Amino acid sequence: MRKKVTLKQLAKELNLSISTVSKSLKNDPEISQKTINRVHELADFYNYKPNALAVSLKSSRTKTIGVILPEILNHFFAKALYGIEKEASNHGYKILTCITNESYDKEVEYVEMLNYSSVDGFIVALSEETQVLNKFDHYAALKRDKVPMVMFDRVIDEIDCDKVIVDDENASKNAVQYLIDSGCSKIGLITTIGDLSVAKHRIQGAKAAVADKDVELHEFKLKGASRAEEEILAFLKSTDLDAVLGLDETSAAVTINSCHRLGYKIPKDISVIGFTDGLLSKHSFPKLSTVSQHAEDLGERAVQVLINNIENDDEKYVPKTQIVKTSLILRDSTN
Amino acid sequence: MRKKVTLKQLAKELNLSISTVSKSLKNDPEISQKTINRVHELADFYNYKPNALAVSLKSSRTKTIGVILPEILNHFFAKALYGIEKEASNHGYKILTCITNESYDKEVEYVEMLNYSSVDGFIVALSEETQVLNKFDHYAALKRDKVPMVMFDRVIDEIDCDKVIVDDENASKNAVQYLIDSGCSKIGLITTIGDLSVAKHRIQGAKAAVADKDVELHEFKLKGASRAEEEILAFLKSTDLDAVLGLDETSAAVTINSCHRLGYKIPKDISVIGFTDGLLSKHSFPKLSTVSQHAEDLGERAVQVLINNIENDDEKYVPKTQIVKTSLILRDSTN
DNA sequence: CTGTTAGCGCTTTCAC
DNA sequence: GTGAAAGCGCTAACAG
Repeated sequence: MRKKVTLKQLAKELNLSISTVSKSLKNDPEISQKTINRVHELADFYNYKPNALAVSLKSSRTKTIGVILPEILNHFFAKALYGIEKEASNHGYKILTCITNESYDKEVEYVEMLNYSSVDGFIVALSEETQVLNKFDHYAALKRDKVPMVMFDRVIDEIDCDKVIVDDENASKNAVQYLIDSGCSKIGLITTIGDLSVAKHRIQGAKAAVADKDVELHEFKLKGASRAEEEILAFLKSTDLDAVLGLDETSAAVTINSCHRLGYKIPKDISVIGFTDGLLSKHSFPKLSTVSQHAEDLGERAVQVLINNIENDDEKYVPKTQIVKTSLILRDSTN
Repeated sequence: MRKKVTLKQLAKELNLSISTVSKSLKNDPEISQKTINRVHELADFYNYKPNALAVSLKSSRTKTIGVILPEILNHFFAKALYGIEKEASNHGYKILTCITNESYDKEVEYVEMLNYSSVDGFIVALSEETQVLNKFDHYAALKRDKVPMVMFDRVIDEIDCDKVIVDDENASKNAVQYLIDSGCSKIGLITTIGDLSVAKHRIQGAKAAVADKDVELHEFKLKGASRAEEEILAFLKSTDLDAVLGLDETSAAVTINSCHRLGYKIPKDISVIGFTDGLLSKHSFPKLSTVSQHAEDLGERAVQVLINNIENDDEKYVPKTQIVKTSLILRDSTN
C-alpha cells in the first residue's frame, strides 16, 4: 500500500513549517494569501487529504456510527439499514455495520469492539436472544461511559437511552379493527417471532381490538421456520378462519400460499394482512395488505436523534422515545 | 463521552513507565513475571483495551474493510453483505458499508472517503451508472496506491484487480437448456437490468443454448420498474410462450403473478425460472425454480481473497478472477 | 505572518 | 528488568 502525502512532506517541499501548512489548508486569516495559494496548489497537485486516523486521534471524533443489527436477510432491517446509511452519509458520517444473527454473545462482542474502535455513537436493534435472556450489561457500560446510543424497533425498558420505535400495539389494533369492520369474526394471529417484545405488543393490540366484541381470536406460534408451511396448513385446516393477521411478513406470505393450496380464495373466503411492508407483499398473489412500519424512516430518525446527541454532547441530556406512526396499506388480500 | 483508561494512567497508578506497561500487557519475556501480573490485574480491573485509533495510526492497519454496494434492498446484495460481514468478523475485521444507489458520483465520493479513512482494503460491486458511463479513474487511483481491492459480481475488465464472479453465461445457458429439455420451444427472456454486464452475459448464454436448435427466443427489456406488471402482461399476451427465464428475481416474480392474471397454469401452460435465489422465489406460488448464485458464498470468497492480499502485501501480486459456480434449483414452477 | 512545542495513545528501539 | 525517547499525522496554544 503506497503511502499518502502528509503535511510533513508538503511542508518540506514548500520550505514551510508543518503548522503553517496546516493553517494554510484551513485558510487561516493569519497566513498570507500568497502562502495559502502556494500550499493549496501543491496540496491539490498531490491530492492531499488529511489522514482521518490522525484527526480522529486528536479530536476523539471518528465521524463513524456503529450499527448493530440482529439480521439483514430480512427486508425490514435491510430497509432500516438503507435509511441509516443514507442519513448518516448526508451528515458526513460513515457506518460500521455488525450483524448479530440474533445471538447475545455476538452482540456483546460487537458492542465492545465498536466501542474500542471509538465510534461516535451506536444505533442498535436488539437480538432476539438478548431479549430472551434479558441481559444488557454491555449497554449499561456504554451508558456509564456516556456513549451516545439509540435503540430502534427492538428495545428494552431497562436501558435509559434514546429510542425510536413503532407503535406496534396500535398498529395491530387498527389492522384487526379493519378486519372486523370488513365483516370478519374469526381471526387468526400467526407469528414466527413470539419471543420479541414487538410480537407481544402486536398481540396485545389485537386483543384490545376484539375486546367485548363478538369476535374470536386464535393465536398460533410457529415452532420452526423450516416447517412453517406444514404448520400453517394444519392450523388453517383445524380452524375455520375468515381472516389472518401475520405478525411478520413471512407468516403472512406463507399463509397466502397455504390458502392457495387449500383452495381458499383470497380475499373472498379469507382476508390476510401482514406486518411489515416488504418485497414479499408486493410480489405475492394477490398482493398483500400490510401494516407498513416505515423502516426507512425509522432508520433515518434513529440517525437524526443520534447525531443530535453526538454533536451537542450535553452533560445532562435526557433521552427520549420517538414513536413512528405506522400505516395500513390496503392491497388485494383484504376486502 | 467518558474517557477510556490509557496506558499512561495505568503506568501512573502502578509507578511504572508507559513502555513497561505496554510490554507487560504483551507478556514480553523481558519483563518480570511479578510486574506482568500487577499490570494485568489493574488492566483487568479497569477493563483496559488499547485505543484502536492509536494502534492504527502507528501500524497503518485499521482491520477495517470498505464495502461498496450498489443496493441493499435487493436480496442478492443483502445476502452478499451477510456473507461479507460474517467472514470479515471471523477474521477480526470490521466493515464500513456504503450504498451507492447505483450512482456514479456517490461511488466516487465513497471510494475517496473510505480511502482516506484508511481502510485496509475494498470490496466493491459496481453501480449501474458506473458501468454505463464506463468511468473508473477512482479505482485506477486505488490501484496506483496499491490498495488491496476485490470486485464482485459487477466487475469491469479495465481494472486489473481480484475479482469474484458468477459464471452468468453458463448459468443462463444451463437454465435455458433445461427448459428446452423439458419440452419448451418458445422462451421469453425478461429483464429489468439490461444495462449491466451480468445481464448481457445471461443473454449470451441463453442464445448459446438455443443456437442451431428449433427454439424461439424472445427478449424483453422492461422500461421502468414501476410499470413492470403491465408491461409483462402485455408482453405475455402478445407472444405465446411456453417458458420464461427472468434475468432477475423481480422479473420472474412479476411474471408468475401475471400468469395468474392471464389464467395460465404454471408449470402446465408455462414454465418459469428466475435468476437469483432470494426470498421471493421461496414464497411465490408456485415456488419458483431459480438459478442460485450463492451470493453468500460470493461475499465470503471476496473477503477471503481480500484478506489474503492484505495480509501478505506482496509487491508483485498478480490479481486473479475466481468464478463461483451457480446451481439450478428446481422447485414447482418448472416441469 | 510563520514557527516551535506539546500532546492525542500507542509501539519500539535503545540506554541504563 | 525498566525506562526514556522518538515517531505515526495532525491540531492548537503560544512565541517570535
